[in-house]
Amino acid sequence: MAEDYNTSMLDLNLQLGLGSYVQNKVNKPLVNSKEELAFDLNQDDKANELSLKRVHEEHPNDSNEEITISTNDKNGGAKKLRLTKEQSDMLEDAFKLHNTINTAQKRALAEQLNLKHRQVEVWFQNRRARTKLKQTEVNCIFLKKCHDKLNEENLRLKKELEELRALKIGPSYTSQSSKAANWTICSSCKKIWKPNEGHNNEEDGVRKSSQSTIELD
DNA sequence: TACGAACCTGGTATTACATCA
DNA sequence: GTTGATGTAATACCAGGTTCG
Repeated sequence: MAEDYNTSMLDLNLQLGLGSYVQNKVNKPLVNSKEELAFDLNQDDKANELSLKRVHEEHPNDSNEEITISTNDKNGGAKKLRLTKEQSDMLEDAFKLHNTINTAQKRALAEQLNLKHRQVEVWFQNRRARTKLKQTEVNCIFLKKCHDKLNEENLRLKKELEELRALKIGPSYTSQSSKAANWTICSSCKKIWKPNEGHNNEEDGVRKSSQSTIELD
């Protein structure tokens, strides 16, 4: 795979000290996030030392609650640290301006916050995911309210329909088709009305009957 | 247990390069 | 030899899901 190829080339660079090779023919950096990960994993012990040192040097007064640094996990994976409040705040500010970040902004922000650009990138990805999740929850609540309201309305209309049917049952009642034919939808006001009871538009001075009209809108 | 940082996977877009008609 | 179309590899980025401290 390309990943293996790139990783092996990086190893080659490290062995030969050919830092300049870490560029491909089109002057694009060859080191991508996965290569960076491979690099970190290879230097795991040293990375732990450096991270601990970095945090303590940068935030000597920070409390332990604010910064947590894990030790090596069993797979030798990267540590997970809590970002400081300052770092989080600045990332939040940047996110408020734009919820995506380009390479230059990412690197600038990373440098400013003393983080790796990959950390900034991941933070923005996670932040977008959290925003979307929140929005989904909000939408869910809204849709549930709509559902409840429509359910309520549906029950009301069903009840009203039953009442209308009860009124309709009598000597003149013959069949379903004749029943349907007795009701008309007014094209102007979109109400269902009984022709034999008469119907007036609101503009006409409207005689409304909640029993004999059904609003469609 | 919830939260969040880091990671993994699969997808898409872009770019450079190679090949072929 | 030049040119345009096409395929391929590499890279970057993202969303969605998962792991783990």
